[in-house]
Amino acid sequence: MFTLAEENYLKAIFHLEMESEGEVSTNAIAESMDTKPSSVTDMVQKLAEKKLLTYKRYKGVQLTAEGKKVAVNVIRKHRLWEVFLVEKLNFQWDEVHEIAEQLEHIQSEELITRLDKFLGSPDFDPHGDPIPDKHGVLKRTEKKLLSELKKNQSGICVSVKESNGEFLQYLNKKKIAIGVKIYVLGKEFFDGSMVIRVGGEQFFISHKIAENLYVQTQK
Amino acid sequence: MFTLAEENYLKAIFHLEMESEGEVSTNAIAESMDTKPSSVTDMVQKLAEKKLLTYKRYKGVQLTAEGKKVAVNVIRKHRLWEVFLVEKLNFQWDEVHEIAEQLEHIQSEELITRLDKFLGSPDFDPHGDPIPDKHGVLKRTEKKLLSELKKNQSGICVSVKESNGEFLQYLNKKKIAIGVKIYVLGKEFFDGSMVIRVGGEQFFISHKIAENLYVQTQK
DNA sequence: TTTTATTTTTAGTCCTGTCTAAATATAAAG
DNA sequence: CTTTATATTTAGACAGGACTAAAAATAAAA
Repeated sequence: MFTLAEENYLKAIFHLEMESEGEVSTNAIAESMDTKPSSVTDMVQKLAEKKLLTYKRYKGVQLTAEGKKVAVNVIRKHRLWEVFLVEKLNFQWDEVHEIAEQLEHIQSEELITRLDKFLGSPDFDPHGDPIPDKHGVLKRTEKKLLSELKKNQSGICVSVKESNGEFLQYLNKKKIAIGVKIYVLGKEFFDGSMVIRVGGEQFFISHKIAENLYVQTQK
Repeated sequence: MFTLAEENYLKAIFHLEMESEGEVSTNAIAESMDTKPSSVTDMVQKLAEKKLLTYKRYKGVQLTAEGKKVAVNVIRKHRLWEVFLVEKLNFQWDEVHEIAEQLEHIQSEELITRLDKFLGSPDFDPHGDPIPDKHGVLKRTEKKLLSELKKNQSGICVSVKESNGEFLQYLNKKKIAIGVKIYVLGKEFFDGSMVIRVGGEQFFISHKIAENLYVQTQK
């Protein structure tokens, strides 16, 4: 269908479009793909020929609906494979990216349909990023502080606000890591402290902790 | 490490070396890979440069130890992925080859180590072909008629001797298919009939049936 | 609004892997 | 032991993707 290089360009451009609205510049693409601007121009012209994006000289590019479809599908595959690697093969969440970069280019609709089912149709990958469904629909998500969640809401840990050794050690001890799902079981009004569940364990955390942890939630 | 094309050539040459002893001819490679002899000559010269095979003009090629190692590793990956596709994703054994052709080129030692473990270190793929271990050691196997097995031996169904509709229907009814493991639980001397186990079921089969079914066994 | 700096594009080259057409070896047949 | 057929190799070309160096636009500064 599409070559490996084409898929990688479309994916990179898609990510850049997410980060900032409007056209994506040649230089931005080159930097994000660790390649030269002249190579980008070449490829971008080919992709424009194929109607996967619109291109105006010196103005940058924008994906067409078709181009987006291809990009999102690659991202879907990438994230599903990451779930497989972590959930089934017990990789750490930070070890899987390179392998998923390869697996995302395997061509077979049926394979992905079955893999998705095998994994229980997950909504998020191990980094907390949402997995598009087979029609390319990306669940809209929002990054908030854990402290902003209400009782009975949940989110996936995606990053920390201020990082310091002791805090990271605390997280480690409590088995809180990127990609881990956190359920808010209860919340006290007067001090903002929470009771949360992480994996099988449930425990108490202070407002100070909850205020230093970013989670991704469905909108 | 090696390119996709290089891996495919080494794999094809390895299979040809298995089929017939001695050097492998340019034309044989071209035919098996559905490419032109001139392309084969080009690639073969590059592989000789890299010491993956020995090449004498007009005489054909032979893999070196290093070349064999690479080829066997690709075959190991191919067969492990086939097991995954059939056992975990519920593909039929005859639907998996194309997908495994792609998956076999994914580069990651660790991935294969873990995949192997996840699958329970299988000895055979769904077609009944043996899976090399991580050191490249291929279990020596032998293809025999089921009727040649003794009590308490087992084999993997790999093909039928004479095919006819009724026989295939019988096999279907009894859930005997390519890749299925058959255990011989008992054997009668006077008529050669057997009691076998296939999956959870155990039942009786006549000598006529046992004589028409090829199984792969460890040597 | 010139001048300068930055971004982007073009032109030409290279490498991989393939092909066709032509040349050369080897094998088979007379 | 020539002639003919077949197998193999070389030479030259091409497509995909990338690069360098130089030219052309655009943006920023004076």
